[in-house]
Amino acid sequence: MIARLIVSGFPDVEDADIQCTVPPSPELGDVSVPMFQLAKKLRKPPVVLAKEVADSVDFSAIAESVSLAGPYLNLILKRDYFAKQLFSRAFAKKEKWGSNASGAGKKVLIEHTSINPNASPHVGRGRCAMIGDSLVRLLRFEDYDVDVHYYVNDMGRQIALLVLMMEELDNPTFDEILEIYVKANVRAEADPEFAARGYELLARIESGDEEIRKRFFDITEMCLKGQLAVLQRIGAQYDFFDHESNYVNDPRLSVIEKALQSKGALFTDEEARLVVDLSKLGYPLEEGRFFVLRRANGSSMYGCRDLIYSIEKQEKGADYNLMVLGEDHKLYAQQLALILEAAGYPAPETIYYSYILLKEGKMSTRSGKVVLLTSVLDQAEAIALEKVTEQFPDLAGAEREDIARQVAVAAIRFAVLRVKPSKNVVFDMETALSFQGDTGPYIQYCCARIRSILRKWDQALPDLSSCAFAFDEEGEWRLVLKVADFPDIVKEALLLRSCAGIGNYLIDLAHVFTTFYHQCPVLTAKTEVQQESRILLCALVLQTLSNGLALLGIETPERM
RNA sequence: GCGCCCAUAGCUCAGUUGGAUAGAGCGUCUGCCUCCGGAGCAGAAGGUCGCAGGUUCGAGUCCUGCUGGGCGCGCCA
Repeated sequence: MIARLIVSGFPDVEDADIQCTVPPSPELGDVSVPMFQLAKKLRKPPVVLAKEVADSVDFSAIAESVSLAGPYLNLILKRDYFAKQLFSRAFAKKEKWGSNASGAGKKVLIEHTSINPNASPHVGRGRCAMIGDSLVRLLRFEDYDVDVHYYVNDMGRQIALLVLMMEELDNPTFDEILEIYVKANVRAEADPEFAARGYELLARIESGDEEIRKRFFDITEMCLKGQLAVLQRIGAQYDFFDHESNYVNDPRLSVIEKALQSKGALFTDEEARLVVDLSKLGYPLEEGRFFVLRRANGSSMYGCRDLIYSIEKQEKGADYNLMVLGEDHKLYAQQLALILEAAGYPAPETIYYSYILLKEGKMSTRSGKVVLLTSVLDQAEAIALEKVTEQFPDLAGAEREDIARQVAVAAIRFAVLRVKPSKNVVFDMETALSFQGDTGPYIQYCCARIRSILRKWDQALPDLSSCAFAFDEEGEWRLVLKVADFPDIVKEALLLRSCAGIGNYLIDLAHVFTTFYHQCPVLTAKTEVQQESRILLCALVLQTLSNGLALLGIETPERM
């Protein structure tokens, strides 16, 4: 809007040349337009240009006043006008307020989580699920048509070892699998014969042994079910489950092999393995130059199956093909991309996240050094339930439990999602179970307070068209300005493929609201105009917070 | 050894495309429940933005080198 006004007065200037920022101090104005970039383009000193713009552009439609601070143009907005625009736009969109609808008509395929079907997921695996799931919610919010895929790694060494262990056990439950898995790995380490039997199973399953295949299927389905039950607790949703075992001996592999051969990138090494030499495809380094497709006994490697799977995903024809991967897969994904591109298939867009570490060091499912997602959730729920029971002893037990569940999910999802995926995080149970300060429950609490006010108001919201929107006090005006940022925050999150910025914005917004809450009485406001304005503002903040939290997969209880 | 990622207050993290005085929370200290919900609020203390150079009107942000941590580097997935 401001940009458009400036553009109209200056030829050769585009909207994109102008960006608005928030002045460092509210006394300077509501919106600030730095002139640096535009000055460069027009080859004028920023300070001179600022004066020129201030003199020649008429901001009176939107701004109370315009002032100059060196190279900055600071505007004080017409509060009632600005608020009316904002409120009517936001209330028209409701659950969609904040969406820029940038994905309308576009299709996205995204794969995430894809845990090996062995043990109960630890918090590190949960990070992938939460990042992926939130991205899905963000994309759908922006009107993309999204299909969520989960790759079930139902083949490979680790499953083979589990299958072997099962021979000696009597129908173990999912909860016992972690222990069995750890034992299997210790045993394979110590007993090469045991490990060899595992590889043998893999070769047999690929040659079509139905009995072995069924044994693999039974164990992986049991594990998958157990894992999904946990993932469901944190709200992760999937549309399709693609089984790795469906991608062995696929005819599409010959397309790839032909392409690699024509580039001289495929060879059989001295130990009879089928190997890709990536240096022939433009890979620049010695380290990571080779990529093994098949073992000497002819059985396929993980990457071989994954190539076919990648092609299948690509063939579904989505506008965007995304996958969320741990940082340990970076080189692997790069290698895969080179091979796919050599065969004429575009590679998926990858989103990486770093590991969650423990104070004692890194987690490892293989060695059993893990903090399980279930254990964090259980503890968080127990603490939340205690608190809710103390506060609302009259609520039905089921309702209290539901609130506790929502609070627990908020605590863990928010703690994980608000930090940038590129950062290693050190998991600390005490911090994860804290509901104070910059946490998910704090934002939920903020929502519960607003709901409480709206319950007490107990009548229809004031009419937008007749409301005068008086926001004279700093506390309420700052809140209006903060809410107005929401669509840009969403846009930026989409661009960065990360919801972390949304989490941090919501914390900010919740803080600004709570300051307002303590400064500006709503139900007992002095004038009717003020009361109506504030009620509407409360409703708008609630809509913004709950829309934002929904993107993070966090619900907002009516009371807590 | 080589490559990628990370380093901001005692701790956990924000910090827009390079822009005005680097911000929150936890912890510490001081106040605040006759007042719309104290899972809260107001305030204080706490910083050579890992180190050293460079680019420029201007660097936490970009470039180079170094240090420390994470990840990876041919029959794991």
